Amino acid sequence: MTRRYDPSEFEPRWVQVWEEEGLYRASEDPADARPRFYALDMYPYPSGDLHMGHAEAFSGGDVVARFRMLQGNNVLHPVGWDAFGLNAENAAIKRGADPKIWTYANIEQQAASFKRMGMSFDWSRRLASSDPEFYRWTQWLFLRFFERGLAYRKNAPVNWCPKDQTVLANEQVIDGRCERCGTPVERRDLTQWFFKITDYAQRLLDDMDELTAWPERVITMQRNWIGRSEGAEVTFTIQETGEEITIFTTRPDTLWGVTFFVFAVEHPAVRRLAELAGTWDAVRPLVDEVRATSLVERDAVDTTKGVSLGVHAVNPVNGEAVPCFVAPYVLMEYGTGAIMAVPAHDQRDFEFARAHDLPIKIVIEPAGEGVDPETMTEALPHEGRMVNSGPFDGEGSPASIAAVTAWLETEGRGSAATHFRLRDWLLSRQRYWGAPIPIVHCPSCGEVAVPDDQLPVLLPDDVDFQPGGESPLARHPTWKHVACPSCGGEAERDTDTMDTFVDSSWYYFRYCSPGYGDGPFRPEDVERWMPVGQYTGGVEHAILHLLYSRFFTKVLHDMGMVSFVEPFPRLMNQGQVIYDGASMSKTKGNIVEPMPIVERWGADTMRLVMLFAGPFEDDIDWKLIESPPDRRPGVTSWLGRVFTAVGDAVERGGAAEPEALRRLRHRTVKGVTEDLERFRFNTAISKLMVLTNEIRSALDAGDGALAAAEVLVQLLAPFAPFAAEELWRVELGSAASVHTSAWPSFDRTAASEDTVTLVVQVDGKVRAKAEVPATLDEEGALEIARGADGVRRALDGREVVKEIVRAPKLVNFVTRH
RNA sequence: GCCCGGGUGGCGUAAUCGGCAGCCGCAUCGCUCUUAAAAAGCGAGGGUCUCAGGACCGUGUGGGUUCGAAUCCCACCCCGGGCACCA
Repeated sequence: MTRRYDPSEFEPRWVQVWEEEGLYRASEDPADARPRFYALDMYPYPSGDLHMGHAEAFSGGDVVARFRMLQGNNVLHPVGWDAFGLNAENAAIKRGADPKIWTYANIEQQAASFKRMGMSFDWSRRLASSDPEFYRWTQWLFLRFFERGLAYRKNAPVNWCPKDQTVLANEQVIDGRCERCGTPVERRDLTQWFFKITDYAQRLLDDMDELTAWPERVITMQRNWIGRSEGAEVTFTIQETGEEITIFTTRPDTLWGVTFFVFAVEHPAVRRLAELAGTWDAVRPLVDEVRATSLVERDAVDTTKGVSLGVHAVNPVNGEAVPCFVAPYVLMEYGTGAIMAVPAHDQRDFEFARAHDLPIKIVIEPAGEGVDPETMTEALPHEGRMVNSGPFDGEGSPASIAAVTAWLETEGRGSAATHFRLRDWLLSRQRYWGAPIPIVHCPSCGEVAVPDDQLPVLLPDDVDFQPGGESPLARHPTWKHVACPSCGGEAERDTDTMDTFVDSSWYYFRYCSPGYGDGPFRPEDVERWMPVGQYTGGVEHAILHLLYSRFFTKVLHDMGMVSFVEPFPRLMNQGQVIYDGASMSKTKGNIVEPMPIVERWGADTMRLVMLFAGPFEDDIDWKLIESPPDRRPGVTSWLGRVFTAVGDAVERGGAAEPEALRRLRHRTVKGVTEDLERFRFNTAISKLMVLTNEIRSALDAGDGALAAAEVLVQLLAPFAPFAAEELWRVELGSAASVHTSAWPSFDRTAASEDTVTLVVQVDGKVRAKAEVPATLDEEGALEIARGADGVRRALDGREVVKEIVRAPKLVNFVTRH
């Protein structure tokens, strides 16, 4: 008798059996000759239970892991939690909960949900970044960066809420106001820790060659983020003082078009020059205003804003003295904090010049007639023939950039230079729930590293979370007071904690050596498993997490701890799960949760709904694919038909398999294998449905379909692991798991089509079709085409002037009419 | 503004070395079974017209290349994402 499909009966059972059998434990047995494969999912953030985004991402990652396992790999598929972070601390502030208890409770819930979903994790390697035995090594790594000069302190602005007396993360600033109390946020300068990622800017670009299977857009996003610009640094001289000010430009060929000069408000020379020129009273309000503007509001600055400094800068290429200004449109963070302004060829400079009635000088003539600077309404493109440019008159631009740069160098007026948009990574957070920065500030010794044997610097448990004043660690009565590790005198701990991105920059190394006590990981373990075979996660981490992880890996490489320079050569991004065009959120009240679906219809259904909805990398709009709560989802009905079909095929036993089914079986193995290699889960599932339908037809016709049923169950295993296991072990009677069976192979000849459809067109329109042998030659195709009914009719009274023959698939008669 | 994606039935999608547009599903409609419903099963379906053979139209819009275009080229419209005073 065939069985009704009832996942609630067998899914929980297999969760338990798999755990008892240790089915998904990666093997460290040296005798295990299978190739190793590291299937990694971005570790989740434990706020609440799993959401739809997790269901989507981890379903895809699990398919990859299971597919590799079935293909005979020794698979490492670990899981852990990105457990530090602001959510836990906010929960503590809001409901007086302990962040640790809140976090670990969520982790337990997510872990249980993952198990119920049938994720093939190796639970023995589970970790949480808030575990002291994990953050001990986060701190250890920080100290290695510190020793190498890659971690340093400097002044940097933060978002500050004057009412709550606290630092806010950028996400906590909504429309320039504190999300909690609505007070306008201010900018404050604090001394903070940075990682010197800018030292690695060029390598982060160069090593992109090794990212062999990254989505192109992620590479582009990182490239834009790093923002390499080539150009020249040119030194101007302040006429009134003789001091030299260097600027950076990507267009040194426009140097002859400079008509004024602009400083960023933060430029160190501004105050001195303004006081000297007697303009400080006019300059100061602008400087104060910009410095008080919150970081978030600094977008969209008015290009016309700025004040005169009252001094002049001498252009080194022609000796002209041009007026200097201070303006917010020039950034201290990029280039040198001062610019040469070429209003004729730069839109911002143009707008500023118009607003301040400054001259505009064209130095690159566009093709066609001349342009009058008086009547220009926007900056001209900097492409064309150079004019008014001294020795370079008549040269082409931008072709002359290299020549101009070389000339500047020989004249001693400048040099080639490269600048990056990338800035150093600000890693300190004035927050409680993170890894404490293991530094002690000593009045006599300065910044002193906590010795390795005193790690971890543990977070204290008894902390007041209410906002106000300094960060919770700074307010703790005793925690920060320690003896200086160097001189033994009274000293204070650094009270900042690390950005959670520090934890996530190295957690994947730790999976290779769970429990290792002599370092963050055992180098031999990492060499065995890494680089990661396939990394899966959301595109929201396209820049920060992935860039930081690449940076960490390069530093570890330079420390001699790993041999490779890229941790994740292959990356797969899933799309987002949204609802009715908008992201799901509590405030919108449109959250759909995966676990109720798992409870009602089974984990296999939840996985299949996600994977069949569309291409993995595309967003899923749940509104468009959801079925009413009490209606069986389509994929569930399909699993029901699979159960019936497999049961019937077993009952039918060894009856002969029809040739058409045999061929389809091989074609399906080929197709699904190829689809899985390219993460095309939706088309793979579609092919499995086709095979199911064909098996059912064969059985209806009284034929046998046992071989096809077996193949179907195996191919189903990565997508619907429970149903496949139940059918494999119970219906098909195997003692061992389907998940350790060998992925079926296919016969190339059998997988090819034996007949094809010959399409006959007249003037490009289909007039007849015929089933023909795949081996049909041109003559044969023509003969069949000429004889076809619809063709004869369409050709009636027309003269065929050309015959296009693509045997065996197509014949096109072209007529004169 | 610049840089990427994308636009195909009522819906999710499939088909891109140019060669049958709409595979596989969802929803819908009809039928079978049933006292009934559910479940299950079978069947229909891009649009318009139709002497019921078929004809014409159809992959965002308009052009182009080609025997032949969802696919290639040009221009434009719309949607999504990234970057954005980066000198």
